[in-house]
Amino acid sequence: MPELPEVQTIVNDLRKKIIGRRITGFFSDTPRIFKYAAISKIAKAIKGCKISSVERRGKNILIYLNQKLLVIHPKLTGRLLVAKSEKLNVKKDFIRAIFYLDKNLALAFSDVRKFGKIIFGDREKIEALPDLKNLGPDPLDSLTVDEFTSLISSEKRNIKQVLLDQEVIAGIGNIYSDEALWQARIHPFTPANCLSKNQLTSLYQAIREVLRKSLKARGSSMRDYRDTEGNEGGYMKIRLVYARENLSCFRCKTKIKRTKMGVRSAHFCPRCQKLAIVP
DNA sequence: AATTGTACCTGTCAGC
DNA sequence: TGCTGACAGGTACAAT
Repeated sequence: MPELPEVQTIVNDLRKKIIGRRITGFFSDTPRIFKYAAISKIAKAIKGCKISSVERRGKNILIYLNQKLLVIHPKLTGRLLVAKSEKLNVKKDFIRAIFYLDKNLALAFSDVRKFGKIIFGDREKIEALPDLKNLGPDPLDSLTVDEFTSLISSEKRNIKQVLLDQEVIAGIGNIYSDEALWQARIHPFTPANCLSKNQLTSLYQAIREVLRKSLKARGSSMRDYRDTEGNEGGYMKIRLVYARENLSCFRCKTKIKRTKMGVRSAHFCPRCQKLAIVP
């Protein structure tokens, strides 16, 4: 579920709650979510580590433990909860891993569908892994409109697929690609290399506006997303087009359409997001 | 090499 | 009420 705004919300909260805490113990009964290293190894190496900082790369949460690094990717249904240890209910809350902290706190990874991914190891080794190294630039960071244009305009795939490709730009997912394309009045199936300079500029601005707006609302809770307290985000209440099939477009009142794009669905207004005719 | 399809897993909800 | 099928924030990898 989480895309950039949801992951950034988690990261912001974690910074307030767990920086400076020491890891005192570790539990997991779901080996499949750990990539590159086994549970037993992690349990041994992570004990005693102190949390020095928390960062985001794309949709990954990076928890720095001095020379070690813990990376968590929530995929569709992953949640990070910070709570008193005794408040955790492993079965009921689908908790797959617990990092016990000092002061009787715990950082728990909950994940109904077990798609989530956790990586732990030496900082430099983890940072060099393709999981992080292959990610494109962050759309809210220092990405300029010119950089954005050169990344996008060389792609012949359709623009929605390109926006979803984390190696082009990291952090946009199915909700915010639809939201930004609606705002920029671009049809999701437009080949990226057919977009005009003006369209690319609008899209760049739309992406940044939509992501900032959602961040302000603490993200989207379409279904499973929760923040570290277990609270929902508010963006679904102010969304523009995502999950509005058959409702009327906020600009022109035309019925919003939903179309399959592979396994994902794309929502758009067939009137104000006309598919440009390819010459 | 690039693109498309499928697998991973579980809960919820609409329709019959 | 119960069953079946569609669908869900995302990759990761196999097949073409």
